[in-house]
Amino acid sequence: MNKVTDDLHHASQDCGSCPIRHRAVCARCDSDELERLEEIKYYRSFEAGQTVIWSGDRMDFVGSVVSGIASLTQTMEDGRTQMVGLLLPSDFVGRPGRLSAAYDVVATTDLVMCCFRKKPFEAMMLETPHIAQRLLEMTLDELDAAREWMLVLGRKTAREKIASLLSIIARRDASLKLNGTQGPLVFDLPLTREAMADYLGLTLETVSRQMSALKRDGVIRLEGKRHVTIPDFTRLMTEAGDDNDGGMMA
Amino acid sequence: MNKVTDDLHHASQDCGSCPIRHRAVCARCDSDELERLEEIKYYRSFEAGQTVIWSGDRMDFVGSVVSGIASLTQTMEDGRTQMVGLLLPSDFVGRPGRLSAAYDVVATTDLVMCCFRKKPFEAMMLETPHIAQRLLEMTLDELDAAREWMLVLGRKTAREKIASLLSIIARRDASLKLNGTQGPLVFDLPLTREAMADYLGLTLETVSRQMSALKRDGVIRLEGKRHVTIPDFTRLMTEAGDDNDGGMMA
DNA sequence: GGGCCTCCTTGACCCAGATCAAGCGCGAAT
DNA sequence: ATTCGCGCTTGATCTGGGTCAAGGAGGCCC
Repeated sequence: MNKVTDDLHHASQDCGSCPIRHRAVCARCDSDELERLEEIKYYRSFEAGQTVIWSGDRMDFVGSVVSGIASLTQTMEDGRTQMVGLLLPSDFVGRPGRLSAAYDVVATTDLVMCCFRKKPFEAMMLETPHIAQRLLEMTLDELDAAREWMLVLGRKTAREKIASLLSIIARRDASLKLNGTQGPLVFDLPLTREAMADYLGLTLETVSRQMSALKRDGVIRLEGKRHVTIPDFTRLMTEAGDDNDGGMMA
Repeated sequence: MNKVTDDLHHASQDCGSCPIRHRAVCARCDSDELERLEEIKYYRSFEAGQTVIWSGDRMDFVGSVVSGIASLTQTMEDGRTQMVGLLLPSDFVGRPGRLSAAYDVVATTDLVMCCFRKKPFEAMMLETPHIAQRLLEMTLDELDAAREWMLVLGRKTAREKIASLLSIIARRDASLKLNGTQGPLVFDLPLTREAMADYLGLTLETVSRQMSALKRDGVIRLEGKRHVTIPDFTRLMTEAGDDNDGGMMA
């Protein structure tokens, strides 16, 4: 069983045919809808580094991530880039109504997406209000996440930025694994230092320095470059400058 | 006729009862829906500086701005604040599903809002798919705008940030007035230097300095502190670092 | 094993923008 | 008319993070 097949197998267990989220999250799909969605869906896989969508491309599909990670980035003419969102498994991408994408979508790791051709998907959305409803809620969540990220970009120091990113990834990772948050959190960073820098509005050197500093101060432990252990999540949150509430992702 | 009455008059001309946008924008409301919306709507007015919603407040209404400007801001414990969006006339605020607001909404100028109690509005949304549809599109637009702003916050210089903000306000202002963009654009800044700084992730001193610099370099003209003339919009766009496309607001 | 990637770390220096501080302009209150 | 206060401007100085530069650590292919 190769990688892609394995992913599809995994997908059929976890995500079923629900276009919106894992079945566990979206319990409202009835079998008629699933059948109709089945007819218009297909899978696409990408290698790490491959571009899924160029900004300005005609978007003739919508879909959700089955496995792997993709990033949304905006680029200026002179090459400065800013990552504006992360797509983790179960995240949705694409929009009704507009033809062209506003930003690049790039596979950060090997990636499998579950896609739906746009026209039939839109038609279905008009007939089944709760899909539009669910999509609206997800989009509002992403909007909140994007706005929270604006606070990170606009007002936080480099150290706080790193801590914010780590806490978001850790939280998201923990929720995918359905662990509670008790005990030390352990995960692999899905991003290179450069990608982290692009997300945080920093340079990769600064990311590296601050990671070293957080390690030196015992806020995180690092094995190799990617494997992270967070002994005390509360401590990390304090470092991130959010002493109470948490953030989400897009 | 006092200010508020005048605003309501203006509203009934421009915005009708459409909860979503000005009638000109949303042509899909039929009279049945308008009548039902009429039953659940009410107006609220606020003075400049008043808080419309505290973050964490129970949100028992949704609504749109009739006149005036409000800002969405997030605040850290130590007082650092970041504006994460602007609400201009016709913009919608509030969300189905979630009870508490994620950020403060503060009236920047005197403000009139057209509100709908949440429960009946949600009920109506479930029955009339195209309202949910329209709301979804608007939310996606705001998401795109928020993400574009992330590029501004993360990667642009102070001068570029100021130019970006001015170009957004100018564009938005021009579209409200239904002017074309030919000829010099003239408008009043609806924000103090401090509010601009909060939006741009800068200090008010830097905002002031860069405004002076743009004035000195002939990119803008200033009469008093607020009245701005933009002789050459293309020039402003170049200063902002977006040489081709444009941004939107939330 | 050795060469050669790519990703990461660390150091030295510099500069854009923050911070601290002084003062201006103008409308409102007395 | 004077004073007050707020929003803004401008100057002087400081500093966090950018920039430039020099390696280090795996991983992979020959």
